[in-house]
Amino acid sequence: MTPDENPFDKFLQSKKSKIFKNKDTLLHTYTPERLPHRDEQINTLVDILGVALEGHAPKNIMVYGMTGSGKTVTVKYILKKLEEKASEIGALVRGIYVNCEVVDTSYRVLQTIANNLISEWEERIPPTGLPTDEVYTKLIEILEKYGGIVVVALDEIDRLVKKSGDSVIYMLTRINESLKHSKLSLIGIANDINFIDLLDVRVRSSLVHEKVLFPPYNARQLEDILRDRAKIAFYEGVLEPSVIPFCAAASAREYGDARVALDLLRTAGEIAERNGESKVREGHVRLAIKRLEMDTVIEAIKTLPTHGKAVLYALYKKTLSEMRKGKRFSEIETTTGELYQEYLNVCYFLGISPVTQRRFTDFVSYLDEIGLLNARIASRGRYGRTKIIKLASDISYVEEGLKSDPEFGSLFMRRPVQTSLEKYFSSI
DNA sequence: CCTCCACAGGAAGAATCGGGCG
DNA sequence: CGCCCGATTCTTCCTGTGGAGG
Ligand SMILES: Nc1ncnc2c1ncn2[C@@H]1O[C@H](COP(=O)(O)OP(=O)(O)O)[C@@H](O)[C@H]1O
Repeated sequence: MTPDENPFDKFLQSKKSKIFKNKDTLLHTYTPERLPHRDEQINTLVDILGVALEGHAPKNIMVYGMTGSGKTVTVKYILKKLEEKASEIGALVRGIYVNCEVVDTSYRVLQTIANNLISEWEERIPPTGLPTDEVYTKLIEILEKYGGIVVVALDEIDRLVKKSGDSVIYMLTRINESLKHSKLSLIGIANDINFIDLLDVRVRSSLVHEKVLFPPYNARQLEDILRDRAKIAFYEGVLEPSVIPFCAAASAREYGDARVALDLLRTAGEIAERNGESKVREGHVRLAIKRLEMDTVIEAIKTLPTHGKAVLYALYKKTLSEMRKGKRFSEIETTTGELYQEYLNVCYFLGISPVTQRRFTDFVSYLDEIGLLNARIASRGRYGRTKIIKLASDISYVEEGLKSDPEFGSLFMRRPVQTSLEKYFSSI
């Protein structure tokens, strides 16, 4: 080996992908330079926010759209471009993005906004310890010292309101009345259009001066988004021509969610890579769809309360025993009464006390809502009215999800076989 | 036609949880 | 840290209901 040849080069070379040029550009954290099919929303936002460059406070905006409709990227993009243009022309404008899923209390929202405007570490507001209205007073001071226009985007604002009420929003919509030298404007981002109904009327009228809607993407639009991204994420020619249209169609069929489309493309690439193939094909996308389906089922099961899991386990057990009898999965159904009996058994085995049948039906409805099972009401005349219940997803996904649960995993373990040595010890 | 099965799902209140405050 | 109160969860009791069988 020559002295300038580092043996680790070989290691890195062998790790280097033949498929991905830059995989990170497929993650949700990446903000692309172009946002296809969001020109209309961008223009509207520019029209509303433009006055900030002239030193006026823009109107408050509500942004609506389903998940993956590009709300977050678009708003982040707009804030970045606004700040860029402001510093170019010497205007004092700041854009602050707050993700309310992480920053989910009144205190932390005010704190986050304030700390974004503070450069000195010592002056920063501590993550806890002060009364909320003191943080509010401090924020006013800090804003006055800044003396410009501050645009605050509150992402997942519906979550914040559900968890902590609308008091922060009320405070923030009225903060301009206490400000002389600077102004604050809000951009609220929500998934749920009905979210405004939760708000106090006073908050509603001041928050929703302008509305911007983000409709879900259709298959063609998703294709354009994916094509743009594939150019920087993959090496040229590794994607077979049908891959992108297939990913786009699959995600458009559900909710037109761009995040799902990108996840699908990335996962398909990963699968191809893991199989040591040099091209991504439609078959890889098919596997990726299954993979993501399984992930969502397992994730959904993880967040279920104990009795929710118990109900699901009861349904799993019933389904499995019917399958052992040779019935086809798609034909296996049960009823509320039957499933409740099985649920009682499951609770007995787990040593937990069961809930009443009334409550049980609520769990069934909830599992139906989140798509883990299908339930429909059927009248069977003489034999009463009941819900017909069946598993919604592949039984092996449900099994995986329950197996990985600390409470339910043990139910899958085979009773350990006593070894002859153990027999020997237990006999003496 | 009526009946009555086997529940659905609303209402109200009890029990329990959790998070905010001193 | 404990305590308290409001929110959530769960129970109890209830009325309503589509249709096979009489
Ligand atoms: N028009 C678009 N162009 C490029 N990428 C997009 C576009 N719309 C959405 N995306 C991508 O889709 C993903 C989800 O978008 P996001 O803005 O987080 O959706 P939302 O906030 O509406 O749930 C992000 O990774 C984003 O980069």
